[in-house]
Amino acid sequence: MCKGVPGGIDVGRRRQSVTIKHVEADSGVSLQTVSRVINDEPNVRPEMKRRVQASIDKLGYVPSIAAQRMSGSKSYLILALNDRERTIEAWKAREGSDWVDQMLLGGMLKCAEYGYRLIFELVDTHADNIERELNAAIAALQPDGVILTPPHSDNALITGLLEKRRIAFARIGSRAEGGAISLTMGDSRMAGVATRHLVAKGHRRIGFIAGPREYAVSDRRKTGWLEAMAEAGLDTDLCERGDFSYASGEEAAHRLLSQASPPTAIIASNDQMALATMAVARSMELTVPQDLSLVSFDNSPVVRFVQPPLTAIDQPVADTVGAAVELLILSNRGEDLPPMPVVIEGSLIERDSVADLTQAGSSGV
Amino acid sequence: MCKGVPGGIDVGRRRQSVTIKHVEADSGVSLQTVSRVINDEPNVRPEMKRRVQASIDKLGYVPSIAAQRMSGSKSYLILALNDRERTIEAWKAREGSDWVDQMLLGGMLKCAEYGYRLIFELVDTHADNIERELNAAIAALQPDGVILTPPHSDNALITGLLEKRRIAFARIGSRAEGGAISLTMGDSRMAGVATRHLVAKGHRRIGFIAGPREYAVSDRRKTGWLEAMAEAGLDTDLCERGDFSYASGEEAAHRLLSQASPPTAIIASNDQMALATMAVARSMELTVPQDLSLVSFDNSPVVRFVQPPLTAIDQPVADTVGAAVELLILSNRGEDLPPMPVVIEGSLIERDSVADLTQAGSSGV
DNA sequence: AGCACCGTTGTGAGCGTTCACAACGCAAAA
DNA sequence: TTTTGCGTTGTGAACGCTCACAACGGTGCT
Repeated sequence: MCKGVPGGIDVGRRRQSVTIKHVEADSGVSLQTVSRVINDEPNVRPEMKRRVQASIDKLGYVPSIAAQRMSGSKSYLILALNDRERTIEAWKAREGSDWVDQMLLGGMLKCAEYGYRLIFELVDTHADNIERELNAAIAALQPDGVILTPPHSDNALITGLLEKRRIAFARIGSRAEGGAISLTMGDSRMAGVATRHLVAKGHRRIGFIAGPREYAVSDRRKTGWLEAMAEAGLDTDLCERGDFSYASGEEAAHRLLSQASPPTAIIASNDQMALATMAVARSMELTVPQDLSLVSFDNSPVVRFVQPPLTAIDQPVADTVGAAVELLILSNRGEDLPPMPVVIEGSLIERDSVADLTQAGSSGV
Repeated sequence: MCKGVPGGIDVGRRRQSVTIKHVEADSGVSLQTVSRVINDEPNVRPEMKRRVQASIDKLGYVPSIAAQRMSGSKSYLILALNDRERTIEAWKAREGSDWVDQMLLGGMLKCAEYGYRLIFELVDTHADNIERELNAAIAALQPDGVILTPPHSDNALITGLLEKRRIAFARIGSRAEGGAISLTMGDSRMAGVATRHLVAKGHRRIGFIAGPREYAVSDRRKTGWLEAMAEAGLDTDLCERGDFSYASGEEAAHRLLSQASPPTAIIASNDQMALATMAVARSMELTVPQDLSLVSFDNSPVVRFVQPPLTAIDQPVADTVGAAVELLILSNRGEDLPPMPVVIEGSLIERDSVADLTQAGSSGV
């Protein structure tokens, strides 16, 4: 009758307290049927289902992921792969960007909706380590899907490995447009939105601080600016390139602002470079926004608390990662996916760093 | 000879690509010996060890956590348990606190050193959900250790459940001082350091904005201020309580600053309330630090970027979580632990929000 | 020489779950 | 009535690994 169901308290070896066998014994149906109920499979009589479910609830049974994974089912794990060097650097610098938070929470919450779990994982930048570390993570965890963030999104070694293992992956902010799951945040369009916003406020000399070439988003943002400027018939000579760091932002801002005919507004490709630009402006006795308007990309928490609060393009990191999770789960189920890339668009958050030149004369405070 | 080692490519069911059996076949030793090498167990001849290791490296073998966990070994997983409501709220507010980052990275990096993995997990605040969710997480993941953050650190339901299951846990910022693994950040002492810093700069009327009673740290910080003030023979009438939110900081600051004999300096129990205090001061035409000095707790990224940058007590969240991880692993190995609570002390980061009253007269810019 | 002992290696079982497949029962079709 | 078929349930094996225990060989003791 009682088919080897553990009797007393678990001693020594720490084992699962209540297993599928307990449920089997309690509900009086076979192991397999219990499994069917757990996995919500078809062809189970409603009454059986009810009975099993009652036992599960009563005993507080939760299936062991380890055992599930062992017998070839899903692992219900999704890996968020990040570049170790870059992540640790950003973390140590504590410059107020919160994309780790956004990724983690945005991904976790969406995972939770589907009964999945997100695991945040760091992988090295160097080619030989990538293969070893990625293999280790995959073998150890056996995830059902992997989310790739820049610069890993465009790493052929990684995507190759994943393809060989037939693990679904989603790339965020990747260069490649077609093929597998791919998401972007509409960078080019949003750069256009920022530019047109400034044009509408009467700005004509609009400078741009681009990001480093390694990131696909850098060029996309620049393109958006270029196109919007051309559309408005304006000069695109005021462009400098930084590397997303504060220091590089200072240099770029300095070059831009010491021109003979300096910009009245600058769009920076991220918050740090915008903050740096603001500091340079201050050191040159220029007031933001009266003497220089500023729009930045990312909209990390810091930009709300500086004086003046910066107008910024919000990057919907959480939504994007959430969407990636959803696509991965869909793809695992074999359902069809929307055309790629999926774009989750940001929005322009207006604050106080842009002056309205069309209302000239009312300059003072 | 080739004992059932999978021959071709894995078809259909996605199985582990290279298993312990491949290593067994390749190295010519028994399965069990390979296992011994993997787990670094004693009583293996160096030559065997070398041979097995060579095969492992050659084949790129990595043990499957799932299988390891199945057969009763460690899971090499540590759970970081956070309050769902509070975490999501902080995340959505985007007020620039980076403790999620700090916890995650600090914990992950320390875990990586020991071959462990950190999993960030959210658990509800409500009693009935706690039990269900915690049980689910434990049954699914079977972690080797759990890190409890406030307010979960003092939740008897959680600690009880964990004890019953014999899972090691570490509490951070808990009220309870003895017993199991417990860590604090020396809040009381650091509040004293902040207070004495202000006293040394010539301040006599020093206000304090406390945190909510639900958090053990609130009272500890207040105690530190109280003691340091008493030590300096100063009045402790300037104390208000907030709840760590910006809004509550505004109210508290308002009450403090509209006194007949207002403070020349205020210590806020977190950054948000300090930021709020700064805004209130500005609205009352008080300049920081000339008219009001400010010291805050936490030292989150934002406080570096406001004008003036705030002097703050840095909370070593990453180090503390790292230490918790280490203690958990030690405890799992059955090694002895240091006396509890372990305290990881913060430090006073001096920036520009404190005026030196001893150099009176040189007030202007 | 005989014995106990320890370091080293191998063997069989079992962990909790799902897979493939077999077996059952009942309704519709021949 | 017999056949075909499908919905439903159960059975045995397998997943990758570690546990307890057995077996082997050598050393040191009596």
